[in-house]
Amino acid sequence: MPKMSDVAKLAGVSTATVSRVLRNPDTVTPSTKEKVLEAINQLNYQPNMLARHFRRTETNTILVLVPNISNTVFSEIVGGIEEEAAQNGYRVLLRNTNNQLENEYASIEHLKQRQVDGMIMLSPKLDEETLIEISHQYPIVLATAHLETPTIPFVSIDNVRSSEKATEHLIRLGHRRVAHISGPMYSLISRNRYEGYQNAMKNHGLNPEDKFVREGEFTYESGYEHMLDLLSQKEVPTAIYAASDDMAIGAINAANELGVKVPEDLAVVGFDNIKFASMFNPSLTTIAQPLHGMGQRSMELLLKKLNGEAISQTEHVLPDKLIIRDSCGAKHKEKLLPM
Amino acid sequence: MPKMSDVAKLAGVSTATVSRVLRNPDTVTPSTKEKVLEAINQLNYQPNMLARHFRRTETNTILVLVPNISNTVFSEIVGGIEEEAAQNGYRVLLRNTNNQLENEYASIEHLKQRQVDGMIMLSPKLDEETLIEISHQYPIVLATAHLETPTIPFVSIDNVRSSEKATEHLIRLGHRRVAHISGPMYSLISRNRYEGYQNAMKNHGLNPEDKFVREGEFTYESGYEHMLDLLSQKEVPTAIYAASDDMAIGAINAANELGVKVPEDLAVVGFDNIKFASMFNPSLTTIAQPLHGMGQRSMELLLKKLNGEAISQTEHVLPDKLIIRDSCGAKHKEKLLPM
DNA sequence: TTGTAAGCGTTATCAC
DNA sequence: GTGATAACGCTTACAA
Repeated sequence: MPKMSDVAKLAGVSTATVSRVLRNPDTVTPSTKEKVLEAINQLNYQPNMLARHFRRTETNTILVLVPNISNTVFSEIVGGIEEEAAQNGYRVLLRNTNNQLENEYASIEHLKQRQVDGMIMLSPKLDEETLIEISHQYPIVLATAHLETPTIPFVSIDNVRSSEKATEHLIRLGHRRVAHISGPMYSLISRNRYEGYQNAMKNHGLNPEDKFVREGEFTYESGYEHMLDLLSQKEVPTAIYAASDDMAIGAINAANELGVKVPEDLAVVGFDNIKFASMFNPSLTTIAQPLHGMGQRSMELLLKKLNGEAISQTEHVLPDKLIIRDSCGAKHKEKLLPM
Repeated sequence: MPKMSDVAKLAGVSTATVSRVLRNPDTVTPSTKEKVLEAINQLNYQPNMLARHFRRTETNTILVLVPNISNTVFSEIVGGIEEEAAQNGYRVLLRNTNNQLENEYASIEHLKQRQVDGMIMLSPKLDEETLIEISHQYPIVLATAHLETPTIPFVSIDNVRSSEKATEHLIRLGHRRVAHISGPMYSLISRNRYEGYQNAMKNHGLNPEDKFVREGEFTYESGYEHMLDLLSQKEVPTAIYAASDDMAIGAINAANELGVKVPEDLAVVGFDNIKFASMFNPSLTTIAQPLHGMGQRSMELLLKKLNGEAISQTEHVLPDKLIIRDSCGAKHKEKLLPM
């Protein structure tokens, strides 16, 4: 493999000049630049990135921590990150944490060892204090995460408000016994969504009763189990808002199994707008997050940090959207109740 | 940040010894090892990986080329790769090709510039000749790919045989007008699956007519469109084998829309066993590939290449499985026709 | 067993 | 505008 000194020799210049041609082409006279480029071409020279990274102590690589790469929600965000990164000459290193806290801890080593220039964490499990501490030392950005005290840049939607919308939609369809299957309560997102559910209920003079609330884990199985449970009570909900589409689909299948028809007997609203939400039968009414855009925005923020630019705004709340399909029964109604 | 020389100074040894403690602990006496480890601890020393990589001209990083990270088929394979890689001290760099040939080409640069030690390509689009040429220079492994002349290690299932099984299953349920929605024909996998369909038909004395075959693109939309088309003919199929679950689901929804009931009026078999296959209504009969295992095996093979071990076997065909659920109507039948 | 010292290929700091 | 040269931090012959 030819090295820079080979190019220099062939072009009759010094390595310094070759380096300049590569990195600051304007600081060198056109004629010598010509010669150098010619030599580079002739030798088919490729700069040794390892040497460059070493010398410059930067890698042009960022790390993305993903709770579960097979979850379409995360993989779409990664897609957005990847695109923005590629456009800016950065590569994306991926790490599956499998929802394990220890894997998040372990990933910090990559930053410490300067193996990556920065990190984007999707739905981090680490406590806020630790995150802030990391953030003091390394460039990090959070996505689908929300902080009580936003000192670290993060990208998210307004989970409280979106949950209010989802719940309100069900209430305006005339439902009063609206149940909620939440995500795990250790996650702030889940707590926010739960809060939104409660707000909407109270705002409409309804009492969010404990017997209509279940703590799930965002998974199909947890939605399925909790729905079976909810429907086995004496008083049964007529509508349910699940904090993820996976859970919503689980809930619908559980209802079906008990002969409860969706949306006729049970109205369902989910969250995430996964690819299958529109393919499922009945198609899912759900909250759509701008996943690709969230990935992009996260990378934009990280780029700013990497370039030493000041980030005036750390809280980046993108607009979500309630997508009305069949599972809520809205299409059978003539009109909604007033707000 | 403390460097190796700091550790050496504190421990009262040379950097060479520190290096040895880190990489060949057995070649140094326990007592000095003790001292060095003590110093490392005290300084909270982390080796500078950039320097190490540079010096050793290796990165402990591999590149995975993914046609589409949001596709659960690929993300599950990536999961398997990731796991095996992590266990062996390798990191996984991810690159989305978006099914673009030029992105596959561009990724070779990473290898040339020694930014990664090796590469796993999922469903590569590059022609066999080019792949072989790359393989002569760099360690690569293919997954969900099949070569005519297997000179590069690859991991796959037997797509011809699995398609035969899928088609045969429908035939044994009594269907004679069995249609096929294939993947894009530029892909060998699609051609193999088509071949399997044809084999099964012919083996049972049926004629695989052109009017019952459509070339899709593995996507939901293409399955949907082609099904509408198939059902608009005078003679209509009673069963369909789609080369992907996404297409199968599209086909089912198209049928539903036309009032054709699945499985009563139309039996459907898909391919991939995506997560959603079991959640869909009707649940999908489909071919399951051992995705996680395929990822793992690919990484195992790449590790062998990276370690300079000989790979005696390049063709790694893992077992697939026909998973019988509701969409094919088998559960309504008393028994299948004989083979 | 341990230390010395010469690189690895690039970039940055000086002079010129 | 260009060149000489000293790093960057680690690894590894080779010597002791």
